[in-house]
Amino acid sequence: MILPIHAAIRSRLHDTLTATFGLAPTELPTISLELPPKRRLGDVAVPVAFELAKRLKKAPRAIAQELGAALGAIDGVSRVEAASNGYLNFFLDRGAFLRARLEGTVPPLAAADAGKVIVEHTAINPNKAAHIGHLRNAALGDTLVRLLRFQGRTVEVQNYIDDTGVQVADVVVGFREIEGRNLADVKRIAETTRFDYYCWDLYAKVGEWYEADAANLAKRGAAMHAIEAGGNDLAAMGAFIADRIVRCHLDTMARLNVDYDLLTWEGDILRLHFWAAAFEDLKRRGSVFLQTEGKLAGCWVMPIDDDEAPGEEPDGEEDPEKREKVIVRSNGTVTYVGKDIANQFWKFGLLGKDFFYREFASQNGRILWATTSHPPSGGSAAPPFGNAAAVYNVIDTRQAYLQKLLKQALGTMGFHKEAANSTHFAYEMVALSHATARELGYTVDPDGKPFVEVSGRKGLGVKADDLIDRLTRTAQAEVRQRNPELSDADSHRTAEAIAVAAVRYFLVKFTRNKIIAFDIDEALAFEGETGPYLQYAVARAGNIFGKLREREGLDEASVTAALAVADRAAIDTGDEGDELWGLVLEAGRLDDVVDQAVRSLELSVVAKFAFSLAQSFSAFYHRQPILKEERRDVQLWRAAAVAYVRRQLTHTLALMGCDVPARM
RNA sequence: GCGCCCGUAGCUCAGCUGGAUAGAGCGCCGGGCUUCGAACCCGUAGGUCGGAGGUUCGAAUCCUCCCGGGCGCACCA
Repeated sequence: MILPIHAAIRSRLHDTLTATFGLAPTELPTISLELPPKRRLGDVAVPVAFELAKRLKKAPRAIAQELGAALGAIDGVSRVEAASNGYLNFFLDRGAFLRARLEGTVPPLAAADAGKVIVEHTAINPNKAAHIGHLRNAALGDTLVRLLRFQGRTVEVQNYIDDTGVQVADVVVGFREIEGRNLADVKRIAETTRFDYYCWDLYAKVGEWYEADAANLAKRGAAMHAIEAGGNDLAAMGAFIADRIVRCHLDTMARLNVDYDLLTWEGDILRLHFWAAAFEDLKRRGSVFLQTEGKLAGCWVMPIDDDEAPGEEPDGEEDPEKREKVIVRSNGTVTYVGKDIANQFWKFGLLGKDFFYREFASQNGRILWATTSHPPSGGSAAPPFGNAAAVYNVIDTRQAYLQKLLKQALGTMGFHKEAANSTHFAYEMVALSHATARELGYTVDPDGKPFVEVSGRKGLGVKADDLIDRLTRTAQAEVRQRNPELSDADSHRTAEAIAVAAVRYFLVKFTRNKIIAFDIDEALAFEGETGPYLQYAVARAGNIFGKLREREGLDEASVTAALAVADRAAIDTGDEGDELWGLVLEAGRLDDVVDQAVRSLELSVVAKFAFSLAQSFSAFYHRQPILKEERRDVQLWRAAAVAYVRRQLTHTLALMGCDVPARM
């Protein structure tokens, strides 16, 4: 890990600039640390001399030279060099760096635990099977959780379940009105079919049914009212459907190593009157008011204050300064925004109310909790939920406007700290490539959009489980071919791990504001920049160590111990030494990469880091043999590099929710 | 109309808060399995970084304008 060295360099630069250059601490430029493009140039580069050139009226090169000379010795740094162009370059003590990391004697930077972080992700409407778009959300959300935990943060993972919305109501309408089913029928269907797939098709049928006759829409309204009111057949059917579909989603996500701490049910927010509590506060603070005139008369609205707010509808003639968002409709029902405001207040512990909790399921031996409206009658006590210091809501960018309102509501209530710590983790949607849409049986207009939008309403999309199944089948064929001695069970287990890595890597390798035009053939690839490529590199590293143990009785511990007296030329000198060291330094950057990813919420940097490290490693072991190497000291340093890379790469894959099979 | 996002090699994309010769995967072409497993490695070709101005010692990166594409802007969620 590199950050402790960064901290030491930064601190020394800070001291030297104030002491020797006489700069006041307040006028110090921000010191950024970079990675020089070539090892020959150095291991850490500092461009601070460029910043100071104007202020000190000296050439960057001269400043860099003076600064370098005044620094003095820094632990872990072997020498400092001012480059001719003005960069100040630091060369690390290569052998000490690798030894300390293999020995585990590098103390991690004190992770200031700034309180609990809540990450909400997945939040799929519980009325149909999960599709590829939902997977992007879950993959990003789960990876964010793992990165935050890596940094030492306490994280609570929540999955919001909208059990009282239109989408569940639509499936209820489908069962009742189109198929003429009662609750017992639906239960039987759930037992005898792939229920989430069944509902997927039914939901699409309901859409067509509404389109065929607009009068049918009245059934939706009726179903929604019934579900909200509770205590009737439709509500019971809706509750059953939501429960069963959520369990299907959990099974799908478990296949991808995604799990949760708490399921937050929207129905509980309603029944426990969370909204009423939030509403009183909002009214008291004047954050919302009852509109008495215009087209919004009779609605409780929230003024949209900032100048960046989206404008009126095209036909609107009103003053653009006076935009208002409806929070409570004129019929007295609360909108989605209202419910979400209440939920957000609760997440920060600002509501003065709490849910009751029940055990919902078990994930790898851990209890998954769910909210409930009534005190449970026994069972183990739930851990404390909510009361977070920071909240990340992982939802796609199309909801940016609403997320902004959420933040604004916190701000106008005077909760400025919470507003600042309220983060919308936005990402672009997943669409389908023309080829894949065609493969799914849809006619594509070649002159239309460059991609085809996924639509649950139309039943257009790649179902998550279908994709995983297909990847697993393809992977198992490859595994069998390469490892005929493996049992079916073993090759299947391996194939599953490969499938997970393929999907998850594919979903995080793109920057978040890039629309993914999902192409099934592209996602099915196991070569090049893919998850399986990374796993393969680690498997090879493991294999090298396996053979080393077999043939020479060397394991990681004995290699590490032997380094103490080994000649360092293999890591310190020559092109081969530079390559070996470059690999080790790259592997050491994981902590820096994680920091960058979390700061920028750009998780693709973790994926890119993993790929580039695997690439460097593959090239390395092709060029510098380990087992065949006869010079003992050279062999030791190479083996040590393999051990460290394997460890770091395994860790990086785990951060993306991927396991590494021993053979593949 | 207003807001946000995208435009870099044939295709799909990286390029970190401006910095050292613009990179990768796929595809194309050509090499490498009597081997630490070829899901790999090595090499060739391929780019007016959408366009025009501006700021700067320095711009793919920052600012302005323009062009092309996407998304959002409901008493839906």
